[in-house]
Amino acid sequence: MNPKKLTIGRVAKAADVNLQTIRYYQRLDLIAQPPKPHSGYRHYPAETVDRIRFIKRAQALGFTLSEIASLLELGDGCCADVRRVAQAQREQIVTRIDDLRAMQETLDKLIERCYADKNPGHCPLIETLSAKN
Amino acid sequence: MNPKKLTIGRVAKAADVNLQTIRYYQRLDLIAQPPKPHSGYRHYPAETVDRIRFIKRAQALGFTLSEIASLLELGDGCCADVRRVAQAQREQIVTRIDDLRAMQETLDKLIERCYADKNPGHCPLIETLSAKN
DNA sequence: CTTGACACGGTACCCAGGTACCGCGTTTAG
DNA sequence: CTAAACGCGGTACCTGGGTACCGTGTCAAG
Repeated sequence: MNPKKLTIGRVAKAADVNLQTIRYYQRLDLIAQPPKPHSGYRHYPAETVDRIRFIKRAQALGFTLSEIASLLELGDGCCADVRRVAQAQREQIVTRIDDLRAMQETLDKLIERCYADKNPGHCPLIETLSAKN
Repeated sequence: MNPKKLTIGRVAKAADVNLQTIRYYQRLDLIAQPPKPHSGYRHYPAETVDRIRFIKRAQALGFTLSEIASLLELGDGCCADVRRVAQAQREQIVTRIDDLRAMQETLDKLIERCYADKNPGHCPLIETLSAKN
């Protein structure tokens, strides 16, 4: 085979993902599967590599694969639609940040009480978590 | 059966979790399984309810079940050990907050460019995600 | 004393996001 | 020309955190 032809393994290397991940994305219809030639070895357009990188970058922004699927369906066409999805995602992230900050503050208080209370044989942190209500 | 005896169903109601969740926690050794009496219906000490609530509160603070398992193993004894686990958890949460904030900022910039660029037929957000590098 | 609600425990299934293994066919480098 | 490396597609398995179903046995209210 022409060494320039992109086989699935080369796509995987180029996009820096596991080969199985590509098949998995194909099952989820995130990536098209090129037609099977007589040989049996499919070859992929270079855009497939770009598309996988798109998916990976969107994941890094906290999108789930099904959210990415809707982004990809929207395509390059309607900027306003894409923006709406991105804004919804932004809201989700802000909510998650707030939740995590609340957790952090609670932990900070518990840790602080752990330091303050030098009484051995019990732990204010455990006791707080174990409290009846 | 004495209506005061805690069966697994009553424990589930009292702790506000699914009955299957209790069995699941038992499989993970997060909760002890009381001995099986002749009748076949196990009865649970009231502490089981507290323990489940402990687990649920710790989950709400972002601990995984295996982290909770180590917390529970530490028990009430050594406050300093408990504090170390809590501090490690705090660090994880801070890291997650930072990651999410970076995502949020990236999204904000992309959304902003979406607004600014009124050119139809392409979307800066999609284009950025699709960029070669 | 019957009938419905509950418990038992084993197994199977759910979600998301993959990863691994298999037998078989093709391709490619030496 | 041969052996290693790769691709094919199907299936099974993984983590984490549960949830559901099943047949059998028990308990409790009317």
